Order: sequence, then structure tokens, then C-alpha cells
Amino acid sequence: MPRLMALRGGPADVPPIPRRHVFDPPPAEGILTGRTRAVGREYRFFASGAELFAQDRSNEDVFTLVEGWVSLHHILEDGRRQILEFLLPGDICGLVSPPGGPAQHAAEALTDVTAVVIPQSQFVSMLATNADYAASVIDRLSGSILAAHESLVDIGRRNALEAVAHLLFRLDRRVREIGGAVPGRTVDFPPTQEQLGDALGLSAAHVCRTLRVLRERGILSLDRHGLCIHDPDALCRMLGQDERGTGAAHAE
Amino acid sequence: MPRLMALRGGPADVPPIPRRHVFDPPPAEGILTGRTRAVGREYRFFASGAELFAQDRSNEDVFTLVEGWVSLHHILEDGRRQILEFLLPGDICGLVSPPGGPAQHAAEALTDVTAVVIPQSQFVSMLATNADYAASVIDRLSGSILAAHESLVDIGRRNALEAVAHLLFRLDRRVREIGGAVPGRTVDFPPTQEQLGDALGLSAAHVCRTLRVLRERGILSLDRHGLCIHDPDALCRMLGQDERGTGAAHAE
DNA sequence: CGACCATTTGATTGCTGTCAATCAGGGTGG
DNA sequence: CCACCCTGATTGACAGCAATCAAATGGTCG
Repeated sequence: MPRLMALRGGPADVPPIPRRHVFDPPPAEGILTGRTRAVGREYRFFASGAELFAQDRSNEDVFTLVEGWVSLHHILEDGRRQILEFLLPGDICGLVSPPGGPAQHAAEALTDVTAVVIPQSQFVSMLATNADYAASVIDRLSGSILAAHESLVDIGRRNALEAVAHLLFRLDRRVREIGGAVPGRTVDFPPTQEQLGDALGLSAAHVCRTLRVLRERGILSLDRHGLCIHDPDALCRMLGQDERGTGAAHAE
Repeated sequence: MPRLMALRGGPADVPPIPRRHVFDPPPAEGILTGRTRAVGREYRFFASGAELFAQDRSNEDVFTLVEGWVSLHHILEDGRRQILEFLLPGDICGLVSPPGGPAQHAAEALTDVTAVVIPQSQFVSMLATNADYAASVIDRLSGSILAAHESLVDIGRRNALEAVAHLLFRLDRRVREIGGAVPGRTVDFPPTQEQLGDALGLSAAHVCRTLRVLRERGILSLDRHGLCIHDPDALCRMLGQDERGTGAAHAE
């Protein structure tokens, strides 16, 4: 039986092992174009900027990301936006909403996205008949809770410099977990500064100023080519807590 | 089979039906003192201020609250504290942590607390053998995610007045769901202003200033005797989103 | 080339934190 | 019963971080 509550990061001395078999491992790349079907599963394609599902509208599907980045966000009536979570391949969304009721948040593709789509009703049946699925889903939800809690600390009790540093640290770690990239190597990083700000309760202007500081200190570089963390130790030191070991733990 | 993903609040036109049978309904009040055992379950008592489990230390137990308030919080090295969630009877904690690894947050009793305690290992076995438990746990976790997301919006994109109003609104609703209290009636409200501030990323001083505004507007009263929302509509209007119907939906 | 988006930067405003002092209520011990 | 103390609430003065507004830059795409 799968380990319960596996962490996205895991303890410092244990190499993180992402749990991603909610619905089979992602298929080999390149064979998916547009919308296809395989083994009774529907793969759906979303262009960058498209919505997987909308806020305040009913959503009947559960999505498992295969490729690309997605943002979960909530928008207030006056336009203020809060990004609740960045989703990467293996993550699921569409589950935490009242079935039949309006979704509390929207899911938007930040890049071109491929996802496995399953009706919520079918999802529920699978939970009832397959304990392994249930444990896997509980893993995923626990991961979402931990991510949300980290964001709460970032937004509520860290200043802009610490918050941006921590968010980039977390996202870099997750991307490398999934892609198996080498620490210190540049990773693909689609979010704009405005999206980073929306995730941290900051303005895009201040995210820009904050990134400048991080660059000037030689800690990282971030541009359209990607994110590269040059000095993970210095970055961790400004987080106000222990995060060591997760940055360089899984070298080749 | 239980409904999946039942919301704590539920849609506006559906009376909220709290899902609380993760581990049986709470027993009748008054029969629990100190530590007892019943039907193979351990009920444990915590005095106000005691920790159910500590941050950065291993925790092997899952707690289901029977009576009292608990805060989940994360503390940074320099003492800054972020309350991640207020837990009420029926809520579970101790689940979202790496088994064997250090807990990412602490759980502290805000009042005298009674909880059902179950080892994580036993919890996992129950998930594997009982689909109903799994669905119930998924419900609970979904509720925690929604609560965290609401807090993210409060802290990230609302000002102090809106954030305090929304937090009090949510907590009042939850308390009344559990206790079946009448809308407009004063409910017991243990959190201090400092704890409210720690939940919203605000200082206690500013929470105090904010509460004064809410009181001066005749929207609510809050003191050691409890919380009473006099004007739910006015309160909702300052939230920047649709929350109507949940305030007066379940009259006697 | 022109439009557009994202980034960058500066000047100013303002919300909220910090610090400090005071007040109020409850509990304890004499 | 009262003095004392401790916690939490309250209020004011001041400082600071980040928002807002605005303008300029640069890269991409049609």
C-alpha cells in the first residue's frame, strides 16, 4: 500500500519521491496532440491562457495534469486576484469544489497544458472501489494543504523579499523533482511577475524590485529563459526557517 | 456512500450539512473527564494552551476534536507566527505531516479540548479497508483546503477591515453549524485579538483598531462574552464577493 | 514597422507595524 | 475583603514596507 501523506519535499534527509499515480504515470511525450483517448481515458489539451474550469460555475470534471503549468486562483468582484496554487504535472484539480455547486476558484493554463479528464462521478466510484486510489488522492490533497500552508506563512508573516525567495525556492524544487533536473541548472519557469505577485499578495512592481535584490545578491537569475538558483544556501538563510537539504539533496 | 467534497458552508441555497463522522459522532457532553477509553478509542484531554503536537517534532497520532478550539500554526525561527487554521469539533489534525518526519506545524488548544486520538498507522489501515472512512477523510481534507484558500485571499488580497470581517463571518458560521445556534445570537468565541492577527498576518493592535470600526458601524460585537453579528448583510457587503444566504439560511 | 505585453524604474501615498502607555477584568494570596 | 498581578484590550505617535501611479524600456509577434 502506498505511503500515506508523502510530502512534496519530504524530510531533509530523504530524497523526495513524488507520488503521481493517481491515474497512471504520464504517457511518453510527443504522442499527445489535441484531444485523444487511450484506455478509456480522455486526454484534453488547453492552450496557454485557457481555463480548465471557471470560478462561480459548476464543474463536473477532475483534471490530472500531464504537461504544463496551471494556476488555481480566486478573483474578487473588483478584480483583485489571489493565486492559490501553482499546479505542475501530476497534480490534480477540480476535486475540491461542491459537486453541482459553483467552483470557489478557477483553473487557468499558464502554458499549453495536457490533462487527463475524468468526471467527478466516476472519480467517486473509483475511490469507493479502490483503496489505492483513495490513498493516492489523500496524498495529493495533503500536498495541496501543505502548499497552501506554506503560502499562508509567506504572505502573512514574511516580507516581500523572503516571500519571493521562498516561493521561487519551492517552485524550483518541485520542477526539479518532476523533471529530474540537476540542481544549479536553469529550469523552465512560465509564471510572470504579475502572477508571482498574485500568488504572494504583492504588486508586480514590487515583485520586480524584489527580484532585482535577489539578482544583485547573486542568489538567482530569472528571466524568460528560466529560473536558476545560484546560491541555494544564501536563499535558505533568508527564509527564517530550516529548509536545507532539499536544494541539493538529489544530485545525479 | 457519503457525498464527496461536501463543503463546510455549502452553496447558498443548500443548508450546510457538516460531515463529521470520520470517527463516530461526538459522545454526549459531560461524561468525559481526563483520559478515558470507549469502544477501543482513546479520548484525550488537553488544557487550554497545551499542545496536541509540536512543530518540528515527529507526531504519530491523528486527532479528531470532540470539544473545544484548536489552532494549527507555523512559527518561524524569529518568533513570527502564522495561524493556518482554526479547528472546531469534528475537525481532524495530525494527518497532514510526514509520518516519522517533523511536523510542519503545531496544534495548540485554545480552550480546554477533548479529542479522539488514533495512531497514524491504524488510521492508514482503516483507510485501506473502509472506503467510507476514506471518503470522509477526503471530505475533511477538502474542507481544510477550502479554508486555507479563503485565508489566502483574506491575507493576500483583502485589507485589514475586509479580512477581519471575513474571518469572523466564517468562524461564526462554522460555530453555528456545529452548535446549531440561532443567527443573530451571541456565540462563544475563544480566540484573542492576537490570535486573530496571527491568522490574518496582522498585528494585534491593528486587529483592535479594525474591530473598533466594525463595532462603530453596528455590524458586530465581540468581547470576552462572545461574538454576535448584528448586521450580516452589511458584513457581507464589505467582503468583495458573494457570501449571502449562509448567514441566515438555517433559522430554527 | 507597429502593437502589445511584460519588465523596469521613480515618485508619492497610504495602510499597517512597532513601540509605548494605559486600561480593564479575573485570579490569587494575604 | 482587598492588594497585587497578569493577561488581553485599547489607544496614540511614529516609522516603514509595499501599493499606486506613471513613464520608459525591451522583446515578441503579426
